Amino acid sequence: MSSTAPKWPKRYALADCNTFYCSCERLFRPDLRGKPLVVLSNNDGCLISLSTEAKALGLKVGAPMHEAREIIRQHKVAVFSSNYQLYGNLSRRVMATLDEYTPDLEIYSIDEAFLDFSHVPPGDEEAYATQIRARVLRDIGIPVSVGVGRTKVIAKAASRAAKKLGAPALYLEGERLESTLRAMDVGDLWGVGRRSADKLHGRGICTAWDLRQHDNTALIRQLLTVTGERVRDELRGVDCIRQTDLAEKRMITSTRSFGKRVFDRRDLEEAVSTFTGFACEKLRGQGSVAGGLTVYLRAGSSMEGTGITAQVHWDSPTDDTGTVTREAIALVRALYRGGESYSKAGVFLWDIVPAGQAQTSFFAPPPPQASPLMGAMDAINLKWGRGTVKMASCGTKQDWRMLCEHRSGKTQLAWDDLVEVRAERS
DNA sequence: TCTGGGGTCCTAGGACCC
DNA sequence: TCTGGGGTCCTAGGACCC
Repeated sequence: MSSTAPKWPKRYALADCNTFYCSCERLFRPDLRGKPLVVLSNNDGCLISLSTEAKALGLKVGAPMHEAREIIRQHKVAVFSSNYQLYGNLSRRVMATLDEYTPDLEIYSIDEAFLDFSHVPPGDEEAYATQIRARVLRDIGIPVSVGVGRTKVIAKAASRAAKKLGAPALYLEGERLESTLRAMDVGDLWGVGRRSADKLHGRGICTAWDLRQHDNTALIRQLLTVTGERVRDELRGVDCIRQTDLAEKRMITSTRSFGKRVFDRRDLEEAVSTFTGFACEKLRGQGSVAGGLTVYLRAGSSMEGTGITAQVHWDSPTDDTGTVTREAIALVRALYRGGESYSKAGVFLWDIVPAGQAQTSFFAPPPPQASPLMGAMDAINLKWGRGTVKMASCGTKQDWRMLCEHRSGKTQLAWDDLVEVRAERS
């Protein structure tokens, strides 16, 4: 954008993919258009994405699979295990398209992004947003809803309202903003969760509009901390949620539930080694090193059990999988109690800094980092798939691995696996 | 019997210091 | 017999998000 661009008011658009994971699966199964389908969490534990038709049957996001099973069977709902490689691939394509429509794209999650709309002439917001939706739908096949407003909180509310209305796009300001907020429960606002909504309801602040009009700042702070105050101010058109810098994670985690109970220490070591490999790969991917490691084990069942952790901090941060894995295994051995059963494990990397500016200890010898070996490992795994090359301590049997009974077929694992077909009408 | 995984931000309270 | 006030840093836990 040139600096001579007209000074129009700041506006944001939120582009939000509709039931994203379901839409991704449906791309490869056009026969499921208009039919109910659900995507399951890792380990096939609960429902994380539901098509509109599935919601209409009374199924709920987050519901455990064993409670949903009967409805699913009765109505022949199509069921998929989650396939993050596919979703990530399609997400990148959607984001690349959105990027063409704004000088500043802020990717917020796998299926949502904020677009700076300041370059759109006032009055053209909905037309422009509608155009974006049509383009993404045509080129990629994923439906998105676009909400526009003076702040991010309003843009979020607008996209939610657009979905509800079945509209491709919605710009909220003036009277339309007021009537929409009056009809919206305060708990449906971005940043107001269930706990906070309960507190607000107790004080008679029931709708989004009630919160917007509430002048007792001290009370808002007391109930919701500064987070709630910011939501209220955003509703008033004050732009106060700064761009979250998602470029570098300050903490990297990798945790999984097991497919079945684990008793054996060696199995735990394998699992934790595997998660350590994933986490270090992410760490190197963002060009960082970590100074601390926490190992987490869940003893007992996934719901009633208790989590136990142990951590270690080292003087010179590292990104070397071998080094971190040795530490992780030592922590597993410290935590392990024979006779106990475990349902889940994980690793957290923290004290993360960019590799270049890591403060190394004067006394400690520099740890191996960014070695050619790690580079080669990452390159191979990127090309041939995660886990092609890994530490021996990760094991080969991996009995503890999670369930994925409904994974879509191998040919649909990655977009790039697809055969390109051109058809011409004669 | 069965309930995901990966993040961020904020606050209260303890430890410690002068 | 008597026992301040203020600051910083760290950590655990709560709440929220997708």
